[in-house]
Amino acid sequence: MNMTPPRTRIQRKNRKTILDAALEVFSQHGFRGATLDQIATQSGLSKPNLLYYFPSKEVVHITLLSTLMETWLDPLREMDPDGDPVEEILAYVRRKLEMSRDFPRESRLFANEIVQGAPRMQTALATDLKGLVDDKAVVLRAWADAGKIAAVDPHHLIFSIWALTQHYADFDVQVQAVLGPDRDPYAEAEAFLRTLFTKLLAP
Amino acid sequence: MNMTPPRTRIQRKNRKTILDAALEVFSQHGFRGATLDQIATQSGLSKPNLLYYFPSKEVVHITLLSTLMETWLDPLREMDPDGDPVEEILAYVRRKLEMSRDFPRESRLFANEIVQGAPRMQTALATDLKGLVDDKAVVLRAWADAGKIAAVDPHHLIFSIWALTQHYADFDVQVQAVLGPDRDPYAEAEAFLRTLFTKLLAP
DNA sequence: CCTGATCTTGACCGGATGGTCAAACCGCAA
DNA sequence: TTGCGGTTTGACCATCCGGTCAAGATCAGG
Repeated sequence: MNMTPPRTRIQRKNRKTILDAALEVFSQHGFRGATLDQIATQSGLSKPNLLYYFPSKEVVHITLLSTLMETWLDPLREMDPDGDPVEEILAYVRRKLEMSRDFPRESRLFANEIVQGAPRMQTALATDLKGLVDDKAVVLRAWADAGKIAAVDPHHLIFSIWALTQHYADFDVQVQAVLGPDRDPYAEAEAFLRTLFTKLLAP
Repeated sequence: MNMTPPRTRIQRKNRKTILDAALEVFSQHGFRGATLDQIATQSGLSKPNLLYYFPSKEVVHITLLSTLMETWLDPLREMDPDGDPVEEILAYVRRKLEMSRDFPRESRLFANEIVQGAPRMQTALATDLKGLVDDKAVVLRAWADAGKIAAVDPHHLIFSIWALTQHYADFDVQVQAVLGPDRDPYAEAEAFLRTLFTKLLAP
């Protein structure tokens, strides 16, 4: 059966169901820690049925990663070279933090993969990701050279945005454990990060 | 056999060998992804011999986590309430970054565990970690109230230090992929982070 | 209603994996 | 040499897990 693109209504629905269940399970246990039975149970399908829609566990995982990679990079793509520099960067930070808040599973899926050496993403990192980041680094450097923002290394600026925003999704249990139950991590993080990047970027 | 504390010279040596091999394997593959055979091979011992020194895979893992937790928190403990505030915080950032550079396996071991919900560390996080952080948060708040550093949320300040420094160890492949082979991530990070925190903390 | 294609599943398979055990091995003191 | 802790291991076991398969259920078009 050729699965690209899906033909029938039923195929579209079931593939979507499976990918959602797989996201839940993979993001919680990592590739190796997740089992087909868990994904099958989570999706409400039988294991053989799951393997009717995807040829193997690995293909499910890879499908998830490549599908979500696009979404994941969108906030950075939206950073407009013609906009106001500080505003654009702060907006990027805000969008990225919202993604951590609204899509923590996606964040953890990538975190799991990358912490373990990204065995199934190497090429995507070195091509798509590096390409986009290098592009935006040029923009950031131009802004710095024009005195619109402070002169900071563009790549490390981007790393700092990733690190600070994804931390709240990836290390959620730790954040919760340290802050206790009566606080709102994301609301506080938004204020904190706005302050941090405002101060960092002021020329 | 009672293993606490280890009796003979041979026991101390072998337990150490095993824990080092386990750190290598667990940090690379996570708990579920690591196998006893891998750890046995890595340590140069046979699998049954390994299980002569530790009763189960999980005990090896837990032993690693609790042993390393101490080391991991040391840099924060060293932050001196009586020192110069900005200097103390910058020194903490530097120590933490050095730990990422010199002990990336330890960093990834924790990252793996926490991303997956810290199933074997919950209590340690809520007691040891929260306790220490809350202590230091009091110190930071006092510094802020005294006008020695800018008024930022102490907990999120600590989170930001963790996020920014551990990022270079935990997401090493990504950093390498984006920066390319001809740069020195840690040297650059040290300069970038000094700038960042200097600006953030200036009263 | 009939028929062929699509979808679903219980039963099963082979290999991996955590863990056990009895036997062997080793260094050393009497 | 013998005896005795402490140490090491080959062989083995039960379970888990990714994946297969053949047969049955369901659905859409005529």
